[in-house]
Amino acid sequence: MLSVDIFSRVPIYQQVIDGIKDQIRIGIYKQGDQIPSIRELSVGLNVNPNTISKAYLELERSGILSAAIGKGYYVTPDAQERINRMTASSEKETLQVAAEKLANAGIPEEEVLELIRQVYQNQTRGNQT
Amino acid sequence: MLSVDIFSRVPIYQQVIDGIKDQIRIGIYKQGDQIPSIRELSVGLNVNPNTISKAYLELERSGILSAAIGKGYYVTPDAQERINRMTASSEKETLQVAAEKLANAGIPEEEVLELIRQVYQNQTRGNQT
Amino acid sequence: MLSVDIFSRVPIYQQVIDGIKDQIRIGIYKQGDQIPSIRELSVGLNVNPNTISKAYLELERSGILSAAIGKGYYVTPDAQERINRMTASSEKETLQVAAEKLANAGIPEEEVLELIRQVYQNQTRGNQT
Amino acid sequence: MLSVDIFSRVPIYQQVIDGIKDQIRIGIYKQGDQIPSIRELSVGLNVNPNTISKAYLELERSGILSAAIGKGYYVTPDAQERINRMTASSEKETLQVAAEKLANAGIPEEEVLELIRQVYQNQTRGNQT
DNA sequence: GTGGTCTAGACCACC
DNA sequence: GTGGTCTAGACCACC
Repeated sequence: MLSVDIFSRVPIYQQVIDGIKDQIRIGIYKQGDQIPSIRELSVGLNVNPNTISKAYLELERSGILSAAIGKGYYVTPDAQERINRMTASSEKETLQVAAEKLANAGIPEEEVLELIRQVYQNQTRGNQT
Repeated sequence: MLSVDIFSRVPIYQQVIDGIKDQIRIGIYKQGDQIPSIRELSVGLNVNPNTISKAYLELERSGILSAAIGKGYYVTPDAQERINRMTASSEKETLQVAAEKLANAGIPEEEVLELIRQVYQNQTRGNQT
Repeated sequence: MLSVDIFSRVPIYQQVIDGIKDQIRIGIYKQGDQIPSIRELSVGLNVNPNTISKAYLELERSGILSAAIGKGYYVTPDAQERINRMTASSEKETLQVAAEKLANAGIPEEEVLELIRQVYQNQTRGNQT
Repeated sequence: MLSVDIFSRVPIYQQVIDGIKDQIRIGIYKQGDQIPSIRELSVGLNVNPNTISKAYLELERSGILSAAIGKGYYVTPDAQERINRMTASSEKETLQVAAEKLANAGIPEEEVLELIRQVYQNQTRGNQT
């Protein structure tokens, strides 16, 4: 389910971070669930264990995973909420900066609003499927 | 006016590219104008000349600057138009991706539309100044 | 009463050691008392029996428990005294090191002394309850 | 000046973190200073570059260092203040916990206070030298 | 030169 | 089995 593109410019450990977050967001892993061990995912994705470890450590620092040494990594109780909160704040920032640049480039407000509406329409369809 | 942050994750040569583009967009440099020499900017920004050169070459490849060998770099006639076109297409992409993630994180459409409207309102005020 | 946190950085066997010591200190187990069997505690805490065994062996080595083979573990006559002696010497060391670092960080002596006084005040209240 | 004990139970990267913090606290490195490069310190301490890198990344996350990619690591403007603040809060916690355990073990308040006073006396002498 | 990423693999404590 | 630390060394973009 989780996959990795070794030719991408986004680092593998970041792809793993994003992938795990996505799987928690979608509900594949729920709070309290144990996720695949470092070694398991390492062989599954054909990626060095150190790289997986780096991703898991970062997710632990973000409060999304907890490590039980000798037992494995577990999804924290508030993982889903944290992910949504973190995503919202960082993507709002990105969206605003992009909108400013579009405004500066002379793109009319209505065109940008329409772009947003289309995204949300497609999103709704996607969720209905 | 142009400045550089050595601690930023965006490479210095990219910061220079963005800075020059901004100055052309704002009208500080107009078509046909000569921009600061590599040496000048290198000293002014305390940046390695090779780094400035890399930025200027990239801007030349984009058709925003043209090099007069031995005389310096000049703003092309269609620089402003090119900049706006390039910005529009890349920032639309960025904006859409951000909007999708916000939709996934449960942010309602109206909240995102409102964000856009605020950006455009501030933008208008800013331009009036 | 005794509990264990699998996400703590302090190893589970150490948490068990500390927990048993605390229960003896408080008087829940007195000299000569039999403590829960390895199997019992293992089930109660949802911890691997080997881990409990490791803790009990360590407590036996410290002279706090004695094993009656086939019959279980018992609190030694001088358990309480040993615990207090061991705690005193190791915590004095910890306290001194912490005080040195606080001095280095510029925390005034009086502030640290006050901290100690507060701890002892709360302690007294706690014991009266 | 900075040194590392490979037989210590405290991880090498943690020793490096503590060592750099100490050097900043003492004033060997001041705000804005560049610290030794990863490779430099790696050969100097005979430690793998990855281990040094781990320490520097952690110090960056704590706001004590900033990385300028391609240039090196620099001490942040508020490094000293952060170090003192972080030390104070964590060591106060340690000190309180130790004091509680000493109180529980029956060590009289006056004995603990005296311990603190001695630490501060030695500290003063040390600073006078 | 600098830091960032990644591999391959060892060894450890812990469960 | 699990995660944590560390080595040795490669390759990359960037300065």
